[in-house]
Amino acid sequence: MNISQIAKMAGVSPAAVSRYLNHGYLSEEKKVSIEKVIKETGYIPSSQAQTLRTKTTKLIGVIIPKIDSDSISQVVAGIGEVLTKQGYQMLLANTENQNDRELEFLATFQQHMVDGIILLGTILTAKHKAVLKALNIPFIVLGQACDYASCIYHDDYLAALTLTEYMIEKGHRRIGYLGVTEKDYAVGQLRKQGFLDAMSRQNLEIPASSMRIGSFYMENGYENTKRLLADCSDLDAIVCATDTIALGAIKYLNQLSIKIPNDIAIAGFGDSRISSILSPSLTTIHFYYRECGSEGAKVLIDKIANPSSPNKSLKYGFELIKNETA
Amino acid sequence: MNISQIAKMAGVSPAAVSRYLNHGYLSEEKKVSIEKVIKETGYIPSSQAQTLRTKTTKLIGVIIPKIDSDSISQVVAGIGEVLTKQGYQMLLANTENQNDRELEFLATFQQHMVDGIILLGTILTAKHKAVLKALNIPFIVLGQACDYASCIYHDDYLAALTLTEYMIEKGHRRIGYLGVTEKDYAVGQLRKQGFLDAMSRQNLEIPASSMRIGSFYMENGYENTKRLLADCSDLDAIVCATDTIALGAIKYLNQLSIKIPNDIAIAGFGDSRISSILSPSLTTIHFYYRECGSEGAKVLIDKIANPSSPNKSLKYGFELIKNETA
DNA sequence: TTGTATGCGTTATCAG
DNA sequence: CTGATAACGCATACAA
Repeated sequence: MNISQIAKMAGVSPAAVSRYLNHGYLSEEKKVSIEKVIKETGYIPSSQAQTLRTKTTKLIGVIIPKIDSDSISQVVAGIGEVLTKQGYQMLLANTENQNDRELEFLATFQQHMVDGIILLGTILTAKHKAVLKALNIPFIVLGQACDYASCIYHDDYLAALTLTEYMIEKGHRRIGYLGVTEKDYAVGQLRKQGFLDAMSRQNLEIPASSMRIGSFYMENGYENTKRLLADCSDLDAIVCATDTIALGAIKYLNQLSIKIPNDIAIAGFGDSRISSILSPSLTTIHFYYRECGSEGAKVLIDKIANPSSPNKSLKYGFELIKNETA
Repeated sequence: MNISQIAKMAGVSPAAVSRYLNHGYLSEEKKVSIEKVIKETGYIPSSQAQTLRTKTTKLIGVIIPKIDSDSISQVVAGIGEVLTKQGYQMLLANTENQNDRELEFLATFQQHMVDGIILLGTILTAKHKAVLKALNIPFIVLGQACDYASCIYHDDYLAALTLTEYMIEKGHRRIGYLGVTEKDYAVGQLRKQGFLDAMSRQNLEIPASSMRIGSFYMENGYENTKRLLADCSDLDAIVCATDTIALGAIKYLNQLSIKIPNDIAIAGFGDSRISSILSPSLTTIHFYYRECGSEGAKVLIDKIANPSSPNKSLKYGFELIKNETA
């Protein structure tokens, strides 16, 4: 079913139907007859053909490193909410933490002529920058500061600083750290730096063996806690770069019947839904993930409507959730 | 950049470039020169124009009720994995539990000419059936049995029966139930029926006030546990239709310092990642969510390749996870 | 093996 | 206000 057939059935020209669908520059009489035919046939215009003419797809490409993650799925939910409301559809690409796949997905996004792109929790390399700029499609970065695009992110540094200071305030002195790769600037570097700075402000020592770097998975929290304690058996607290890692740590400590927080205190980042249900409940940092997603979608849509508008850089605050593990 | 420009730059006809991109019915010499130009320009063919000719988009529409859910995001991960591998892209539509939105999304899927559709965790109404059949696009249902399409689902009934029998075996007798709407056949009806049948086999009473129906959210588990205990203060166990609901129940019991499982035992469904970390760890049912997603994607792709192939109905088993809350 | 011409379904231009 | 027509970028039938 195409526009000409509808036109024929309604006794008008294809152009008239197109006008009905778009501007509506049409006599009432024809409007009625076209409307009737469209209702009867259930006709839906082909977006491909529309794109061919208008160069707009109402498609937004979203790249994420992992979908089954508490924080990321919240961001995606926020994005989706706004996109749907604004008549856009989301093309979701999950790299499963394989950073190099992003460039492939960027190519398919270009092929599908997405109107805009959202990069989420990405490690931004020089290659990314080159490819993205060449793409000539509006894009926005979420969860990471970026100087060549609009971005929305969290105050990872201050959050880590605040959380660590809180731990110290609680009386902990020999605090270990479980982080992630420094290639991830926000989660890998800034959180670690916040931790380090809080410690050194209080002149607390940080032996190299009390810090470990690993993946975003729970297994990492488990395994690296094991190693951490093998090397530094006298730790009285561990700060984990994400809640998921903290869960792994807790799992290991539980298995060894090490009491939390009395023997060892634990803290994470992200305020995942379970943090408050755990017992003891997890001390953590609340970030505004859903808001980050919805605001990001809005900023991108603005950018699409007005491509020459200046880049924005929005930093969300956080909230220290003082629960029971620390 | 389009195919004609590439052709001109390579000193060949547009058709030659098209052939290079597709069949490759081409002399080596031209192949080389075209390849060179494409590499230099970074040319990527427009999928819209291709679709206009070929009627295929390599797009799969996926409808889900909620993305920030442990089980659903796992299914989506499974779907995405296979889709990517097979050169498809995922168009994700999140209804946020507003069932009526599905029909809207179905329309936009049609507009975008998706090659196939995956319906996940959906309440299938007569209207759905009518719309889906009229769509004339291959589709598959996940998480729910369906007699007019291929579907992949879990043995919800036997899982509930087994879980409840296990609870009884553990010595519990006055068991309450927190369920979800019966419109959801798999989660609402089958799990409840499994519970009821296990109880009646042992001639255990189920006063109406010991059962509650609510939403899929944790708040439901919290609030309905409160009401349940107000009405039936002598319960010694509660079976919850999902882990998320169980978490809400646990949260409430913890606040009242009611000991789990000694005072009241708890069980859920889904084996979400945290179930093993909770202490006491959550007794639950493991379903094969990720497999359901990846297998579903495969079945759909087969159906697209061979539309006249018969419908399949695949039921996955489950595993009883005997943890500490029951 | 190659190129020309046509049509996919739509929208925009332009003449009426 | 309306309709004919060209153009969007590509793949394919057909002719060469």
